[in-house]
Amino acid sequence: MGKKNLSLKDIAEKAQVSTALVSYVLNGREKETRVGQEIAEKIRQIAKELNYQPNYLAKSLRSGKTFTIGLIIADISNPFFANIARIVEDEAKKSGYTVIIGSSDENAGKSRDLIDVFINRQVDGFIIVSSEDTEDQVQNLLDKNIPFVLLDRHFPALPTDFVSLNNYKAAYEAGNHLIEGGYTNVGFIGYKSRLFHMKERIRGYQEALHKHRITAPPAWLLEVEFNTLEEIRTGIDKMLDARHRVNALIFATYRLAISGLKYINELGLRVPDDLAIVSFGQAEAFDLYYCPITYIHQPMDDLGKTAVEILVRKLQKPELIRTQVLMEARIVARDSSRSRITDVRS
Amino acid sequence: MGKKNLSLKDIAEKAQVSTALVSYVLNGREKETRVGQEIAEKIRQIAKELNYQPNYLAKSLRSGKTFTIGLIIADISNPFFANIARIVEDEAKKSGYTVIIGSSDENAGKSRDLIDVFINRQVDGFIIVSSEDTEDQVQNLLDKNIPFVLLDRHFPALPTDFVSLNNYKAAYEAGNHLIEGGYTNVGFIGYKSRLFHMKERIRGYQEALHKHRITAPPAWLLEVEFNTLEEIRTGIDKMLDARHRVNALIFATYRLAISGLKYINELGLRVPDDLAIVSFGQAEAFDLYYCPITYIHQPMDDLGKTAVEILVRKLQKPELIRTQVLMEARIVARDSSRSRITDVRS
DNA sequence: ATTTGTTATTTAATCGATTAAGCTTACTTT
DNA sequence: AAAGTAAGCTTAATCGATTAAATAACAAAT
Repeated sequence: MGKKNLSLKDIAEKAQVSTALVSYVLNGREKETRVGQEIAEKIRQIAKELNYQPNYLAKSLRSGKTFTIGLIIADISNPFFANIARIVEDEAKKSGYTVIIGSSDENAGKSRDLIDVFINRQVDGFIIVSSEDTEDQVQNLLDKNIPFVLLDRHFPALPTDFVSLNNYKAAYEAGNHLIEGGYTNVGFIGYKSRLFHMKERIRGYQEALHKHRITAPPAWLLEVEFNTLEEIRTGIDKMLDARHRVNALIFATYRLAISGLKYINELGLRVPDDLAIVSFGQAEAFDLYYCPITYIHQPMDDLGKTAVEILVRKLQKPELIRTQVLMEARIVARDSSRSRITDVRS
Repeated sequence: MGKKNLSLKDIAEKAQVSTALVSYVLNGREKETRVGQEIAEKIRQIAKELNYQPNYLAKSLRSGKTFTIGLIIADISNPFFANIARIVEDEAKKSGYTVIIGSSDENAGKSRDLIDVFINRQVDGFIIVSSEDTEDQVQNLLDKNIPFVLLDRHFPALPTDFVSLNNYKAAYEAGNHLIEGGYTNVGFIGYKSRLFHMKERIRGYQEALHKHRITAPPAWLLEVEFNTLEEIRTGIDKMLDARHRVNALIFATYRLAISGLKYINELGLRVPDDLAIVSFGQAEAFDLYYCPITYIHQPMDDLGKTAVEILVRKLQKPELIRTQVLMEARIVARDSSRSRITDVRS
């Protein structure tokens, strides 16, 4: 890097004082440490002239604080998470923190590695979007008393700080929205996952059906292992062949929706006449679709900012009590779920 | 963080030797520094038992190397860049480097700040997707002899390492593809930018027209200031009202394409019969569109990996000569630009 | 018995910033 | 004049790892 790295010592020499004075002045502690007026001014002057930048490494080594946050997200190739990453980064910068980002790619092993690497890099704390089967890792952080906040996904059994969505309610409202719009046969496509947020989405969907006394045949609920066109195809085929054919579909993620819609296009089905659609998450593709897709808007901004706030507060006062936030998602209703009932009325 | 941070000293005490020996052994320098066999084994044993992790800060402070790469991208909310970020991160990890990411949001000021922050954080080098008006910043890095590689965008006048696309050729081929498919009136929508890659795309488009002796009225080329629906609207309106109405459009970025397609939908124009489309970049939305969009595939993987390779090589051997790579993009032809001529033939 | 040589290990400086403790002056107070 | 105290500064230890230089212990050579 730059040739001669300017240090406190250089300033001290130029000002003919010890490094201690320089340190005091540049850290604004001149009053309490009784540094002389003129000397202080001189030091500040020289520091400005030479454009002195303190060495973070030395500072951190001494203080034990790196002002770095480790952000572990489940999949950075997913725009939802990429956006969250950006928000976290921006927000952290406001408080003087740098963020290092790692993507666990929904893989517990990678997640573990990342946590190790980041601890080794002396991050002050973590923000984590957990992958499946990482409950033990989170427990471990708790045990070691390492500050962290879970983001978007959390483990209800663990006493952690977190910021998530009220997924149950969001899914419930999605179901409700469709049913009250006259679509009584609502299917759901999600992941087969042990993660709480996914289970909650499914539970919310089921509760909506239950509330309206609709009995769903098993085929209406599809839990795919992976987001492959094959799994989606056979799943949707079953829904359409079922004793009661579905006339609406809820997708648990926008990527599932995109796969699903591709197949629906292939089948030549029209949205929403043949099949109404609601999806979690927002995507550019939803706007461009011939029939704009109704989606459940997730407040990424709030999620990201709040996570940073909680973590930063915690880093400053580690003794603080746990903060657990469940945010509300809102449905953005568009053509893909337009009511059949108002059609009749009008 | 963890209570008592285990250090070399602890191991030294437990093994009843000085820290020097421990350092030698754990850095695999026991042969050259002639450490006794049994002692060496003992040290390794104890280190493993205590799960010793060296302190990066101390190491870095001493060595002046942080094994950290600063990645500055133009806009992390753009999936293209987000994906590149991920690739860079993965690739860097393979060589033992951690990546810290910053988004300049296409803003020269933010870019400058980020570079400062990262230098301050003692990154070993940079990978940069430059924003407009940052040529001076890049020149500055050159002057200070700070290792860096430009990615996806570069400044032809500066003697830097870079990995970019042959944008001229890609645009030329896009134009060619359309014209040879029977669409003689090809419009182009790009940004009004001083950045080389954008200029090259425009030049390639114009060259394709020129080669086929097509004279384009000014309205065919739209250079928007920002990607707003208003600008796109008036621009496309003009193209359609022009003396020679366009029957095909090239978009310089996928986001411009999405805005454009929205308006084309509004107008009720059908793709490709009323208007053929080719766009730079790949997007999920292109697959989902009723008529899959022809796009210019950018080899993100290669771009990202190569940038890391070049930088890492440079960090290891700073005296190395400049590496400048221009990669080829390939057209993925789909329905949105299907040939009119083959239609006739069949 | 002294020198030379080898091998094995320790000492101490270093990277850069922080900070408790110590040391001079100069000025009050009795 | 002696003692106290405040102001203004310096010294030196510290964070943890690295490494040149010094040292010790012992064998071989003179």
